[in-house]
Amino acid sequence: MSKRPPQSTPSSTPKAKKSKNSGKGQLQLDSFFGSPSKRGPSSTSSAIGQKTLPVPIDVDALDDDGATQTSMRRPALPPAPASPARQAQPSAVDGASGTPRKAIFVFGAKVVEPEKLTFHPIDSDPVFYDPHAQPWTPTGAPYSFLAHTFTTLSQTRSRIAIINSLTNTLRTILQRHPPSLLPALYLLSNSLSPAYIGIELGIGSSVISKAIQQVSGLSAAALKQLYTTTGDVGDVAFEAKSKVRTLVPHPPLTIQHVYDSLLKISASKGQGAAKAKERIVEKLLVAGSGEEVRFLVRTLTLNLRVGAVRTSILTALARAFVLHGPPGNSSAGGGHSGSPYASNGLLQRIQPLPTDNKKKGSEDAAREELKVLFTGAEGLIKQVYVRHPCYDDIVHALLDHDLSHLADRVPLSVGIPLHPTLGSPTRSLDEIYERLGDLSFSAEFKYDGQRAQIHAERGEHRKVSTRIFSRHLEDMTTKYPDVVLLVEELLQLSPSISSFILDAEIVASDPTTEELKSFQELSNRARKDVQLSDIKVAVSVFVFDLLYLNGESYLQRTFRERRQALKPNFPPHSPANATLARLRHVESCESDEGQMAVQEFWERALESRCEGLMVKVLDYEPVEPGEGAKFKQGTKSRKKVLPATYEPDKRTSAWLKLKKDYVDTIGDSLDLIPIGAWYGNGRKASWWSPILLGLWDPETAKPVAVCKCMSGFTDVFYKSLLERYLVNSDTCSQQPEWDADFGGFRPDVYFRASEVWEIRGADITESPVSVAARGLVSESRGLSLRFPRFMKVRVDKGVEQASTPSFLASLWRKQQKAPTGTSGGVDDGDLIDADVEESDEFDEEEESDSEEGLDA
DNA sequence: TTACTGTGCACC
DNA sequence: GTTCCGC
DNA sequence: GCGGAACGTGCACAGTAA
Ligand SMILES: Nc1ncnc2c1ncn2[C@@H]1O[C@H](COP(=O)(O)O)[C@@H](O)[C@H]1O
Repeated sequence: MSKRPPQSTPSSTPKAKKSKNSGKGQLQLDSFFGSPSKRGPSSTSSAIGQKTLPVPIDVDALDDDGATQTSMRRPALPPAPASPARQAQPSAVDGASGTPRKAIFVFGAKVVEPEKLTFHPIDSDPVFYDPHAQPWTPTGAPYSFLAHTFTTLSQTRSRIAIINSLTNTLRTILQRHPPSLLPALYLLSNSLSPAYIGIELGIGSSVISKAIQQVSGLSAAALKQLYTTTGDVGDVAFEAKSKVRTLVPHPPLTIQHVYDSLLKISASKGQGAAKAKERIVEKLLVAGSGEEVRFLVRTLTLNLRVGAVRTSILTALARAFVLHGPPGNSSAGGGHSGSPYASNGLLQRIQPLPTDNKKKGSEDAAREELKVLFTGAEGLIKQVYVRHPCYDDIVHALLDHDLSHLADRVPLSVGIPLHPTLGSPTRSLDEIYERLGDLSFSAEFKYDGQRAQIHAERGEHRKVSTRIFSRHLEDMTTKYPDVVLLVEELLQLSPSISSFILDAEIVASDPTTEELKSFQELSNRARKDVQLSDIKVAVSVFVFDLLYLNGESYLQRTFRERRQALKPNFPPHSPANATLARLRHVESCESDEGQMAVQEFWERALESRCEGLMVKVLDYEPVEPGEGAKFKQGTKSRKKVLPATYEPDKRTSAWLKLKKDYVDTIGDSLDLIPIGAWYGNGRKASWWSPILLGLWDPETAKPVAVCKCMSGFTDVFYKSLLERYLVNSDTCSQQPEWDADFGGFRPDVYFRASEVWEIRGADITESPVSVAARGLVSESRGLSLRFPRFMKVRVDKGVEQASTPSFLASLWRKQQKAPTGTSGGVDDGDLIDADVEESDEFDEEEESDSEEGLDA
């Protein structure tokens, strides 16, 4: 077999440069080719928020008004820049329309022909905006145009360049074929619909692999080889297809068609779905040419890796509209004073300028003006999006109405999830005080469950409709009928409440004692269409925020105010049936109670089966007059102050989190032996990643695999690994040359056990794959590590001093110990358990201790 | 019908 | 989920 | 500090084989 990446060329530099990469829906390498697998998909159909959005995005409607809209949209007309057509770009850009390109615009990093500058207020860019281009009718915007954008994006990491390219792309589509804007946004963001609609492709490695084989005629082995080399399935497809001669030219793909094909893939379900999906994929691959194929496959693979996912797109969308002007404006540019759009006059004051020098006085003033418009529109669009994350609604509003009405037309809505506030990691309480200075804050238990954004509203006859959304905005209402019931009871008890949005954590808990259970137990719940009667894992709902109440948004209120409204309106509640969901409030401690109290609270959190603390600023921090940004004063660090409002568009991580595994002195680490690895993907192609790690089992005198690890390594470290583990050397082999128990892990290559690394994790888990410590706590399953990451090399340790299965088992037992307090309790003294040991020495048998679980 | 297994996708 | 990197 | 990109674990589901 052909593997090849990190081999030879010691000290080689990874090829990483070329691509930017990627994302997350990873394909399983192993299955990518090799296997005879097939298997179908599982798609989900959508449940929709009561508020709207036709389930399948309403594509047809777009088609309908397409033509008309197109014709009414006229580009702004700055004086034509008399620049020669740009032939140089082979591209795609023009291909489909047949319009010779005249104006260009370039800038960005790599512009080669300075004389080509065209009028473009924001700098040059390889994706040209041509104010005189003809509409893309009747066919619609060509996919090759997007492919060209993708190619351009993937050649730089500069945010500025990325945003410029995106802006020109969107502006161009807006000008030449507005109906393509929406599908273009979905393709650019590598999604099919808002998350809460729940449209999934339902294809994975097997379908894509087979389609590529089919279309290219190459064998699975050949493709695997390409994959190993490139670390990107899209690149594989591109290479594979480039070897194929196409005899019959295909009509060009359009953006709309590609998007529709994706919807078709996701709509195909049931028997034979896999085949049907595969056929659609094949058609796309056949019809695509050149770069299109690369990006089609990356799209299908949910792995666009182009350096733009969300924020950049929103920024560009805002700019494109500012430049394009208001709807229905045939003379371009909005422009009266106070308009959010750029006027023609303003645009004209910005001359094409050579990329290398952006100077000039009056022009600077114009650019300054434009920048102000940009900033305003960007802030607006981001805010609207975060509160109502739906491109359909936003685009429709933008196409039909003035920017200044956007917030009203696309408001925070019950039934549509908003983006959640997150927490950024901190290393200690000291760091928290350091960052917050003397701001008042509340520290809360950080429960180990699942985020839930709960929406409810009374409809006709006061009938309650409830939706529950996950952290990633998926609709999981049907997973929690018990919580839905809880909500109904709450509303029965509080007749004056007509609607609300709560932020909460759902945690598995014992139905009788309410003892908190682990995340792993929560994850045993069924996910689809759960019936009340077959719920096996009872939960508590710990509410911590109130975002909307009785028709009113609370997002701009301070946390102190939101919490003050939360407590009386949503008191704790336990349904008569104890196996149903309970409503609880998170435990909290205020900074006013003093540093000592906070310290004790943190210790209590750790003893209560919580991950740690979540720390939230309570009050609005006044800004010094004349000061632009809000900075904390006091310490020299001058970090931006955290907002007390719920506005993730301004600061996604407005809270601070402190978890035990972030703290050096506590938290478990293991000393593990690298015993194998896989070929990395994307940015890490040509490096070993992830790495397979093992314990040392003194009984068998060999390593036993425990987990994979890919986090915590620096690029420099990766490079050094290549030298230490050169494939086909005496430290690294494609065969399992050195005896070890690999359990269910099948790495691409095997390492000779020779070093020991300190690996930190958050928890020990029971694993279906690992066989580490199997027999010690479970006969069938081994133990593994949650959130493993590399800390450092233990140069002082030999392989035989690595952590052992019995040590791992002891950590597991310690973790299973009952918490000292229960969730409702107020009292309970606590001692700080000093018994958390570092893994230095092995095998420390824990003192077992009897469960204690309940108390008043 | 049942049991197995691969796999997509979702949490964390 | 964690972490690293470039901007 | 942001935005993005690498990937971790493990579940229930859906298809297939029995
Ligand atoms: N009291 C709390 N406040 C906010 N988030 C919490 C709280 N308790 C648990 N969480 C969870 O912690 C998550 C953020 O932590 P992390 O995912 O580690 O960054 C949130 O998405 C919540 O699901």
